[in-house]
Amino acid sequence: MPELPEVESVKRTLAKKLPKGARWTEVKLLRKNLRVPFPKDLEKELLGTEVEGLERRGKFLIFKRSTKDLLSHLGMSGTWRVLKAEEPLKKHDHLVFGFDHGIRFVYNDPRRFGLVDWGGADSPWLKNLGPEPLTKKFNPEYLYALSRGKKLPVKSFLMNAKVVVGVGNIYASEILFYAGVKPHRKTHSLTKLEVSKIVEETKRVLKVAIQSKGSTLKDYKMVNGKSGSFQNSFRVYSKDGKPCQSCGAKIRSQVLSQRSTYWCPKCQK
DNA sequence: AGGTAGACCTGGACGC
DNA sequence: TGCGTCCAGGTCTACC
Repeated sequence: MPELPEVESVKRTLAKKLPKGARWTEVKLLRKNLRVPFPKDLEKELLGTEVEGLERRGKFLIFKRSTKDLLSHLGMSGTWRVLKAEEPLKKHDHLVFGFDHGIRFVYNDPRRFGLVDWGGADSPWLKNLGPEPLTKKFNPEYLYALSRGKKLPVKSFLMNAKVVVGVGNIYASEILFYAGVKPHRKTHSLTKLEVSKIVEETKRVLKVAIQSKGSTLKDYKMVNGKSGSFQNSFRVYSKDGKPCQSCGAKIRSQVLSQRSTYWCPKCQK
């Protein structure tokens, strides 16, 4: 599911279910690993301790704790859902958390590209991440300076978490459409004005997507099967062959850096 | 050193 | 119906 807006929506939904001071009373592993092994001490560390809150960093969901934080990354197909009482587990349910007020969360992930591991400031998962796109650290001066000398396509640049976190394959195409920049453009060829536009549209598109509770594709759903609706606002993603809503030209698609990529040949230069 | 294929997985959609 | 192929919202690694 998950780019930044989806993870943010999951975080907000789960946070509503977790009252302040909720403690782990159940930690059940249904297998030993996802993309990486579950921490060996997961159950021992969590049981009886308090969740101080839920946060998000890039595409990581963070269970805040007074000692080490717990990270959850959803990979391509990970979902959290709130278990109803007596609801049986499903195929690809890999991890269950139960809390002392009776709520249970289950992590399901068919492809197992997700991960659950300890976090903290020095975590290898977090330490090389670039700025959050919705903060002032992500600004035209920052992005323009980073873009100099880089020959890779701007879409790949924008999807690199060292550059900026949270922008994945869908939102990269959408952002570049609104910015009027072709995804293939070599990053160093961008003008200051174009970089500025990309920064502005990154913030705007992600904000609108969060307001729509993210995008839902195929069967992948948000917490408890709820759907986001931003997919109804896609201008180019998955629209190849359809007329551009701005100019009527046929939306094109091509695999770029091994990811499907969509753009309007007239609106984007 | 920057940039690009390949790897990790399962399942659904599609063509024959 | 079945089988093969391709595709999928991510990101780490190994190689040139």
